[in-house]
Amino acid sequence: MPELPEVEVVRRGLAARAVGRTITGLEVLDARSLRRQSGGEDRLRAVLLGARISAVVRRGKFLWLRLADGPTADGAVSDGGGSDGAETGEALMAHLGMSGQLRLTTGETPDPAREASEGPASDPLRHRRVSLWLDDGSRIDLVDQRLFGGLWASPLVPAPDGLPAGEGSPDALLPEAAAHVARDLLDPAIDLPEVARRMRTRRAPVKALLLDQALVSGIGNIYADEGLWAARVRDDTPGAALSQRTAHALLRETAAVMRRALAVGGTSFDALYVNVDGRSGYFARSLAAYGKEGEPCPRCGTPIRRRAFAGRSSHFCPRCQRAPRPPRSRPTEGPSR
DNA sequence: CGGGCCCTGGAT
DNA sequence: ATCCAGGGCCCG
Repeated sequence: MPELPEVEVVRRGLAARAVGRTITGLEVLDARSLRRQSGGEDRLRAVLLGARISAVVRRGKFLWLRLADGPTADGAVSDGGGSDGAETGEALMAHLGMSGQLRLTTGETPDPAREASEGPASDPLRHRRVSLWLDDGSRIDLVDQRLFGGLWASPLVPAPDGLPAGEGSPDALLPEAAAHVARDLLDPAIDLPEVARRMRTRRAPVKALLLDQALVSGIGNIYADEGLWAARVRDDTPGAALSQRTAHALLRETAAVMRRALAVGGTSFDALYVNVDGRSGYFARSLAAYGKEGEPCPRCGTPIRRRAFAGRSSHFCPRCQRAPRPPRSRPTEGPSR
């Protein structure tokens, strides 16, 4: 669920309060959340225990904790030649899937009084799957109703282009597990004209291209619909039918929507997306198309339409989002006119 | 590149 | 009982 703005809200929360802390414990309540961890819980424990969180980094919807050797009781240095605090070379990957949350808690467990009065369904941690215990007694909890998210360790590798790998660290290092993920729309190192050109080499519908994390990352169903609405592009327009100017504008508009969403804490439809303190974002009230079937388009008043698209739903204004025009000729030459 | 699948739970 | 949900990956 959470798309780039929501994951960035979580990243900022963790960066502010977990960096510098040492991981002292790992609690696995549901092993399915470690599905992507080879070697399972034991391997993850070996990577995490005693490690200090040195940075929280994000690329698209993928989040990772950089890990350094923590303080050792006997003062020994575990890494050959490195000083105390050297990077371990492994990152802790986190993906929230559709329903994942990372919460920072002070160690309190469910409130019995609330449970008695409102029932267990009111417990925000009832889908807690994994907890990392930190040296100040607090916890990072992975809460994930649908179990599409998860945690796993992945070795850091150099970013091929030598540029900062993601938001939250200046280093050109990213986890192997995120190496296939393209830069996202809020990444200062992204080359938008180049992404636009690549979109125009593809025949797939433009919405599928926006959702292709290997082309441009961080966009999910909500921001794809909102970006297409803002740029007045119909979801089924083939990439190759876009002018360079329109493709570029679409990317810029989608980035602008995400920036506005980030500024108000992201989009929450329900309790399934919240920040590390359990608070909702406010962007849902600013959506123009997503989830607005039958409601008037904020631009022209025409009812927003919804239809199935690649197994999901797509929302658009049938009037001001132009239907794709049949390709006039080879879309090979540069920008029209 | 579309389709099925991984899951749970709320709404209808 | 059935449908639906904001993601990603593997399959053919």
